[in-house]
Amino acid sequence: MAESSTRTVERALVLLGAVCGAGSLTLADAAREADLSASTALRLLRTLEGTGFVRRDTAGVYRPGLRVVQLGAQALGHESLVSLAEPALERLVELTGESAYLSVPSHDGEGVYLAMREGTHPVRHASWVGRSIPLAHTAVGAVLTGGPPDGGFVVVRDGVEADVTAVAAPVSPGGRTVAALSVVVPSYRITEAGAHRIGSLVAREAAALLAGPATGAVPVPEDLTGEPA
Amino acid sequence: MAESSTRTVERALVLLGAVCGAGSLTLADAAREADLSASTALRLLRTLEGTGFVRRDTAGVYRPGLRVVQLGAQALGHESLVSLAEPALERLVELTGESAYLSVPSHDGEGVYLAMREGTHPVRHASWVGRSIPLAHTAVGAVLTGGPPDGGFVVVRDGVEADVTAVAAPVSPGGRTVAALSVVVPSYRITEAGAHRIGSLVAREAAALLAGPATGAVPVPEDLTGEPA
DNA sequence: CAGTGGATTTCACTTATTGAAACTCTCTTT
DNA sequence: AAAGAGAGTTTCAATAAGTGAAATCCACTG
Repeated sequence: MAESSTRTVERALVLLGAVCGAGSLTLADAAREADLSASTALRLLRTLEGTGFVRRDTAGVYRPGLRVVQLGAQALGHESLVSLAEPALERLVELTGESAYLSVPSHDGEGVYLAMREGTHPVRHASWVGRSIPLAHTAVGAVLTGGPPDGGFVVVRDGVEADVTAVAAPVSPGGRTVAALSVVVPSYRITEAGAHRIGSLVAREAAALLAGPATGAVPVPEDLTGEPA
Repeated sequence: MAESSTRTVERALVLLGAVCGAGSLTLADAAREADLSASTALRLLRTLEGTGFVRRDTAGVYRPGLRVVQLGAQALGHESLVSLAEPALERLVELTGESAYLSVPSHDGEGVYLAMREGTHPVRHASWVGRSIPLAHTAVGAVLTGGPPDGGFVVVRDGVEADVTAVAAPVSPGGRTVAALSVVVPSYRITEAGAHRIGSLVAREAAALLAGPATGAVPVPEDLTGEPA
């Protein structure tokens, strides 16, 4: 019984994810998405509805419920890493004018933007907190999955997203990488030298992130991987 | 079978709510909170863990997972905030006769009106959804950028727009301000006392926005700012 | 070192979940 | 206008799946 899992719950969570991912889904679409029979999907969605995790609008379409928003906001509030990273993101934007992100590995071989700060250029990269990003062929993925990069940062030009160059550095307190700090720039605007300049900035901020601005008295969140070491 | 509900799923969701509400819980605490046997709680938490809804830190303590943050952010972004706010805006207009707005922070020091409801007075403030508003020297800006205001709301008379008084309150589930609810009144029509009256109304609606009916099974976490006055 | 409390596993019991099928509605097509 | 297609909903018998008490292990603590 190594893999204890509750099928019912898993299915319900898949449905919840489908509804939240799509923004709105009909019963039939949700059932298809989760690969369930209509009756099962209906029952599970009703349970989710009864607990406020989804709601039905006037047309009967399923939408994310306020409970999701509520829990998400609470979870964000408890994320100490986010608040620690905010000043760093702000500095990066100030120094580069480009959008800056904090991301962490998610559970399914992807990453998630946990915090962001938009750049100041009229043409800038734009994304959102909560967005999933692949780890393959991305700068963020390289620093999250690989070892410490040479020079302290990774540059990926036109990786998964066309026309943008991403510069990422690992946040690795005690040698374990728990997050990535990155700056994303429209490729036409950046030279190799410029990428290097930004790289050093990102690497410096990433290194300082959990070293603590004060005298190391700052509580270190060592819990982001979920993988006991 | 009018009330079709899935006990397993309900229990799992209660556990999820408990973990998110507390920020971190041990297995035993979670089981107690959800009134479950340890073995059942363990099984359900494992399922939640496997899907990224909770995670265990190095000490083995359960914490909200990234999936929660992700879905919450998606839900927020997907204009569900707007539909959640619509009834509140309507009530505000009904009670005050003045125009009411929902706004969120946009980028570089601005905000955007996400939803609005025009007042009923012949002379009223008029704006439009999608309009950008500065965050400096505005009531909306004060609640979006500053901490929780004393009394739960902010009044700004003749700020950026001449001749109008704005009353705003933060929507802050879990202590994180994600939006502002505001009422804008022609200044000639409002007294200090009137502004206070409207202020309490706005603050109450803002606080209730994401506190919502929820499950009823989960106690309201103590870190929700802006308690209903 | 005995004792307490948490985490984990096992297992027999049976409860609660399942999905095909039937039925109703509402559009769309012919 | 009748026939058809597809969504939402309900029913119900089969049984797969969840349950929790008890046993085990482990880390502390008095």
